[in-house]
Order: sequence, then C-alpha cells, then structure tokens
Amino acid sequence: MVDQVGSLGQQMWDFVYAYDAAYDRAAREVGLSAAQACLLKAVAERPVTMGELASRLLCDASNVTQIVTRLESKGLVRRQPGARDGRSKEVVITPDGAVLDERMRVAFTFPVERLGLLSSDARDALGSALDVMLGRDG
Amino acid sequence: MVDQVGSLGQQMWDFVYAYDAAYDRAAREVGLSAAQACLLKAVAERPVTMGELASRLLCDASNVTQIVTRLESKGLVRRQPGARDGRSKEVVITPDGAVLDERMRVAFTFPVERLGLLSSDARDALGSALDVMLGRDG
DNA sequence: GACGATACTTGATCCGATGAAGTAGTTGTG
DNA sequence: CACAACTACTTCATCGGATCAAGTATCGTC
Repeated sequence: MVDQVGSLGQQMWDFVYAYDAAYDRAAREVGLSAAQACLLKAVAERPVTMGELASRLLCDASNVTQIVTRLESKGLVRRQPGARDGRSKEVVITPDGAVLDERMRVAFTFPVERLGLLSSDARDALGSALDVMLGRDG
Repeated sequence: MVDQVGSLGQQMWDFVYAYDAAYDRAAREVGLSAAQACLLKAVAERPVTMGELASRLLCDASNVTQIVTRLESKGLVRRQPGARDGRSKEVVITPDGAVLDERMRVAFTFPVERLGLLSSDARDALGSALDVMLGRDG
C-alpha cells in the first residue's frame, strides 16, 4: 500500500505538471500570463472586489492591484467604486475581456482532451475520488 | 456527459489549485521557492546537466543558470565539469542539499494526506484513470 | 468628531521567465 | 589539420509576479 501511494504520488505530480504547463501555454496563446488568465476567469463570473480576488487567488492585495492594473491597461477589466463601501473597488470584466476569457477557455483544451480518454465509468470513479480528496463527500 | 466533463473539469481545477498551493507552502517552509524545490528534486536522484534540467523543467537554459546559481550559493548543489563534454556542466546535490530535499518531501504532505482519504479500490481506480490520461496505457 | 479598523495603492526588493548576445568547447567536412 | 557550424552554458536586460512596509481614504463606533 505504501508503494501504491508512492507510485500514485508520482502520477499525480506528473499530471499536475502537465496541467500547469498546458494552462500556461493556453494563457500565452491568448496573450496573457497564467496569473492574468486566472484573475480574468475569476472576474468573468461576476464583479469581484480587490480583496475578494486577493483571498480567492491566495495572494497579497498589492499583488492584485498590479495584475488588475495591467489587465485594465489592456482594456480587459475596469475598476468601479464599490457598491456599498466607498473604500472597496469592484473589478468588472469588459466586453473585450469576456471575449478573451472565452478564447482562453477554448485554448485550454487539456482537461477536456484528457477526460475524453476515459470511459464513462472511469470518469465517474475519478469524480468520486476527487470529491473525497477535496473533502466534499460529507 | 458534457455536464459530467464540465463538473469534473472544475474538480480538477480545484484539486490542481490546492496541490500547487500546498507545494508552494511546503517549499517556503524549508526556505525555498517552488522552482528551487523542483530543481533540487530533479537533482536529488542523480547528477543532471544544465541542459537536461532545462528540458525537464520546461524552461530556458538561462533560467536554469539563475536557479542553480542561487542554490549553489546556499550550498545545496554544486556544478562540476561534464564527464564527457567539456561544454556541459553537471549539477550535483550536496549533503546539505539532500537533507533539505528530504525535509521538503516530508513537508509536502498533501499527496499522502489526500490519497489517504481514499479506499484501496478508489486508489486503484484513480491510478488507472491517471495512467490513461497520461497516455500510459499502451 | 476622533479613533481604530478596513480596502486599496505605492514603492522597494527579490525571484522567475524570456530573449538577445557572448564565450568556450565540440563536431563534421574538406 | 583547419575551418565552419553547432552546442552548452553564461551574461545582460527587461518584464511580470510575490511580498513587505508604509501611506491614503473610507468606514464604523464610541
């Protein structure tokens, strides 16, 4: 069983490595860094405040300031004053930003490609395993 | 089935996100960056030339030069002239480096922890799925 | 209205990624 | 053997991302 975990650990490493590399490549294809693509993805769902972005992206607020500034200068997002709190700012995706986010989703073929290699049963099993490993089985 | 893939895609994203964050945390715990820990891990198995490192880490040779220089200044690796090719240099781990690499492996508890949540059958299924997705079922 | 807390920005510094240019050693060809 | 083309690595410059300390503006509360 130790060996089972050891070998699985290596497979996980390899898979994550490939996943990350593919994400990076996809982002560069559409002219973004991985961090920028990631932030754009977060903003694409709905307007998000700077602080929310910092906690969701697990990074410092000043880091978010930088990335948003770069995306804003590319016209992909804009800042607007916080709805209820004058201190906070919401980051809103622009039409151009939405287009790029969509292009990014299309460019990032890795998950669909790889999941497509699995049988329906294997996908079920993978989904269950991920649920458990993400602590979502309660 | 499209929904199955979509939801699985989100789970994969979340899992990779958690994995990367955990790796980064573990590296910082032992005083390294993720890139440095990654290179140290590669060198821990056996001496590796700069060029080999560049291709294994999917990055530029000049990038490897930088990272090796930093690890060397910490006394974790050293460069030695290439065995058969006077142009190449092999990067060798030092005893201190080996200790730190081992501490890193211990600190990076994420895979073992999460795999430990799975039943033996679920681990088997996960291993098979990863094999297929990594193209290793031929 | 003054105080402490919160949300964000600014500036400085480090690290990693990338590209162009340079150096030294190797290989292939005549 | 001589020379050119190539390879392995380094250096330099620049950019983007991460982090920390300090600063500004607003909020909530007493």
